[in-house]
Amino acid sequence: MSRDTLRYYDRIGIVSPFREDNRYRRYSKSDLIALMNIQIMQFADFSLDEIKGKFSFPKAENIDPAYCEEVARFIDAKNAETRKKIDHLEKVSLLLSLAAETLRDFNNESDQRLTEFVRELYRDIRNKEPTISREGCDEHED
Amino acid sequence: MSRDTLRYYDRIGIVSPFREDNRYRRYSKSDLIALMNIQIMQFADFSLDEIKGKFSFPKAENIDPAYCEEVARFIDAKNAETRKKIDHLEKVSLLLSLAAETLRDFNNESDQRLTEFVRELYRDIRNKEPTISREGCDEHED
DNA sequence: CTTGACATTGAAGTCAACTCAAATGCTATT
DNA sequence: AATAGCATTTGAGTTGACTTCAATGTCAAG
Repeated sequence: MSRDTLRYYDRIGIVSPFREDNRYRRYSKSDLIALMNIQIMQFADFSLDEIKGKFSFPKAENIDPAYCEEVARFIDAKNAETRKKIDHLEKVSLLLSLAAETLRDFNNESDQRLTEFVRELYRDIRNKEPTISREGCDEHED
Repeated sequence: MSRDTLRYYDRIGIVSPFREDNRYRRYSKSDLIALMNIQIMQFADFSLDEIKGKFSFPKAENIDPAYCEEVARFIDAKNAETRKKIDHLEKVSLLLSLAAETLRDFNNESDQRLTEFVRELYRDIRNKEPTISREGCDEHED
């Protein structure tokens, strides 16, 4: 973590260390723990806003069950989102494999599979068939 | 795709349609195909720069084997990157599951597992143990 | 012929999470 | 005391992929 990042975090109120008489920042142990938590949360794709909103770690001993449950739900939601991203990337990976295969050794079978898969993707991307509507589209073939 | 997006693509030279006498844009069939390809590529996490650089689709019939192999390699690289992202997200998902479990039903076992996993993550994040160095860190507990 | 809904342009704004610059202050070493 | 190397601040710049704005042009309908 760079100096500038720490200053930035201070500015946006995410980790605001103690100030000495000369206004220098002094990071306490709990500040450091907070910063480590932030790194973990960023690893888990939480935004700084989410981190700031849901996890202002004043004391780690905050074991209010209701709050714990709330945070747990939040984490569940993030996890569901993460699973979705994984599904997405699995599809991407399959698409890329198919594309590479088709490029390397072109035959109708792989081309067919690729085409079918892409068609399916379109249904994912927008809930509508990828048919090209002819309306308003003139015949300027290059 | 919004009008503005199309204008943007035109400006950055990604899809530049034919202009009528009144300077209105007119998209040909091949323009539409290019736009569909762009959507697929974006789905697959290619940036517009990558799309522009590697895939300027003037004709789909460009079957130069050397170029195909080059593109295939590019796709392979993207796929490797994608697999890495999936691995990352799998770790994230595990972390989140562990965290939610620990929050819901706190016991030493789940806490231990979470702690161990986080410790491991730190080794991933930076190649260095997450031990808090004491130097320059005063004892401002809160 | 006017109105409304489109089109054109260049330029500026948005978002997140930094990152950098410039002007100035503090501290330790020589 | 001078110097190096940190610290401080406000404010602006970066990135990518748009999005919005303002001023103006074009076109079809009533």
